[in-house]
Amino acid sequence: MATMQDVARRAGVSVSTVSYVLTGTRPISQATRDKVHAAMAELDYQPNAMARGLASRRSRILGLLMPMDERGLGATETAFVTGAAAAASAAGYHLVLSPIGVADTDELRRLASQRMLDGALPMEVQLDDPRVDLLRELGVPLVLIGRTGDTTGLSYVDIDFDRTVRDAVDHLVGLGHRRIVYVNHSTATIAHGYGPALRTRDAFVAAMTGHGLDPLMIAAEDSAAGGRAALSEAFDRAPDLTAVLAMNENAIFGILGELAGRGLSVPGDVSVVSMVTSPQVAELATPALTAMTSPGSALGRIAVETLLRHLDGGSGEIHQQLLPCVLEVRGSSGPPRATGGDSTTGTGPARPAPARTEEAARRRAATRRRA
Amino acid sequence: MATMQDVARRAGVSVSTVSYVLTGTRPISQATRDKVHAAMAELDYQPNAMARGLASRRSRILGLLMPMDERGLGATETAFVTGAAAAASAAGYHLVLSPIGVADTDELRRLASQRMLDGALPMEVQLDDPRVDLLRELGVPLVLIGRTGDTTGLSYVDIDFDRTVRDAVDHLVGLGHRRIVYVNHSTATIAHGYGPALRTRDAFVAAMTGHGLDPLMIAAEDSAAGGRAALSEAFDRAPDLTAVLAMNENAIFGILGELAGRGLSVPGDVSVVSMVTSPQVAELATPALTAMTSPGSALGRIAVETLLRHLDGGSGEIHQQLLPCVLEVRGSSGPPRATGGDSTTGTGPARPAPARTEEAARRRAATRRRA
DNA sequence: GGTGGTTGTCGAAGCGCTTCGACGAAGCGT
DNA sequence: ACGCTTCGTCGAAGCGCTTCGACAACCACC
Repeated sequence: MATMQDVARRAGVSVSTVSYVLTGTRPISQATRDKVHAAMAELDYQPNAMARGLASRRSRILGLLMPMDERGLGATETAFVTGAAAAASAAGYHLVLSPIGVADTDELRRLASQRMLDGALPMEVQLDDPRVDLLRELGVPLVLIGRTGDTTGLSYVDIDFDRTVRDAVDHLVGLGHRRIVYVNHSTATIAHGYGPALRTRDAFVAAMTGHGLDPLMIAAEDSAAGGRAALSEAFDRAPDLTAVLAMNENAIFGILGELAGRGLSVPGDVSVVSMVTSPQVAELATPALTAMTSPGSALGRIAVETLLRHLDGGSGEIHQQLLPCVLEVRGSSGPPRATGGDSTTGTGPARPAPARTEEAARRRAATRRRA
Repeated sequence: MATMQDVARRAGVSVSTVSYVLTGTRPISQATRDKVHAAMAELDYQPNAMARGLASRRSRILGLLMPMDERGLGATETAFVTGAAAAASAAGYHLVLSPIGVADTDELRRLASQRMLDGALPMEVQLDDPRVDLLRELGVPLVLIGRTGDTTGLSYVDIDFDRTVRDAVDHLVGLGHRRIVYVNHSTATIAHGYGPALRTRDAFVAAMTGHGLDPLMIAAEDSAAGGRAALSEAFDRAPDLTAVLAMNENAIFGILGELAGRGLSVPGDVSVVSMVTSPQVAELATPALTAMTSPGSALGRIAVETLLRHLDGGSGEIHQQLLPCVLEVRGSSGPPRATGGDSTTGTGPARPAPARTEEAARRRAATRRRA
């Protein structure tokens, strides 16, 4: 393993000159620079990260704080991670993913106190997030992925849920739908203060009332069964519904299964639009789901770039940015069956015979891949 | 930020003594140790990772090389990661996840050459994996998660596919099934040398012929549509099949959907067993899937412990370990309808009317959660 | 009461890099 | 021709830790 000494000797310059070539902190003549680069290439020199980190007091490591629950990671998160990693790599930084739970402040404290992290990117930020408090206390620069309740003085990037919900509702209303039900996450999740669930709920109410429509929201457990139950509840409360807007990706296939079980076609009888969904998942359904595609990769890139700006320019400006999911119309949305106003579409044409229904109960799905 | 100097001064000892207390490399009297610990606590001292790394030439960082495709991470991988992280943390190491693609050797070279990694754990190892070659070349200790084609001199942990397949087949044969079809990954994946697909294929042939049965394997694209197509092909080639063993988790819900679409009940008409599947995913189906549960967390823990042993004890013994998935019987498997030998169960009782079939085509699902 | 081995502690020399101050050599205006 | 400012480079002082050799002090043992 060649050291900077070796490079300096070989290039016939001092170590400090090599260092300046590497970091660009002082002007170096082209001739010298070439000599140094040649020497580095010949020796296959790679700077020692630890030495550099010790001397410069910067590790060049960015921590992506990623709580890993038992569910795994979806395509959105994955896109986010790869986007962030690419941006970090391009800037000569390393992006390390830390599978640290939201409440696991001990491990985070270790990481941060040992000066191992130049900055942090907490993912899946909660409205009240202990990690954020800890990082601020320790003086670690951070950019949130998501938003805490109070974001004063904090930079963040997040999905623009208001805009996303509005666009989705506009799409459905534009098609002629009047009776739209919003399937959110579970009441427990909402009560727990999960930002996206709360924000989309409010945005849905705003969007619907803006159109002079009644906002009907149903909470659903994060499972296929939850989706089925939610759809049943929806039909109980609004027999004339013609469209479902679903935030809950785990429930979406339960919803589709239940619709099929009731003998209702999509989008013939009921249109379905899925929120914050990747193309990959949307294509799994038949027909493919009209969905609001999350800007995962861009979000990751922007988050890293923002964080790097904080590291360089002192504290710098705080930067708060929202990106909307973009509507991608696929096969699951279309004009409502009864184009009129408040006509009653009913619970479905010629309800299938009991036997069929029972079978239909098996036609479900929703998973999160592999196992 | 307190340094070791501060601690030494406060405890009235030298820095080296403090260091010995910390690392345990030399005996220190109980009295001195107590003084030092007290001083550390008072100052809220945390050793500087960079300085320690530079001086000791060990970063105490383990790299989990995790290729991130667009699909995200399943529950099995997640369990693996958390198991590994817990084991690393317990040993005072950090586990960093690197979203490095299998072919992205440049980034890996950077990470490794900069002496940032004490050891590496490549995940989703391919039969011929450039990362493994590179790491060996660079002299970075490693433990594979999975297996390359030639594993001489390499430590690894992996799923015991032979045993897993055999147990699954035994379960079905024990129930009375004779005509069992194995739904594997796609032919492209198999041709690409994806270890699990190859190993399970061979294991399936062995297990079936061991029972004097005909091993019928169908390849399926990793999607719901692939699962449906595979099932159709299966019925074409073996109209009398009574059980499906599926390795392809992305296709499983397509398989279930297609079965339902044909009016076949599970497990009444056809039993379904899913391989390498987490309980969470298995429970999403109705009935819940009988599955071979992957030992994700244990695998992660063992991998880290093995790697740490390599770091401590010089090169140490190589360690190759296989863990089987354990059978968890749920609702999707049962005795075959026609218990006799080679009776023809047919393509399903009273094939549903065309209209229904068309509707049924919409009753699918399979996703990988979120988006 | 020497000899020899532990045991516990210290001082100092780095680990490989960054960065500060210094300094000769140009380049400039006047 | 004079000082004055860049420009380009060097030497040296650390960054905060580990680790080696040294060395007292103590124990034992014949």
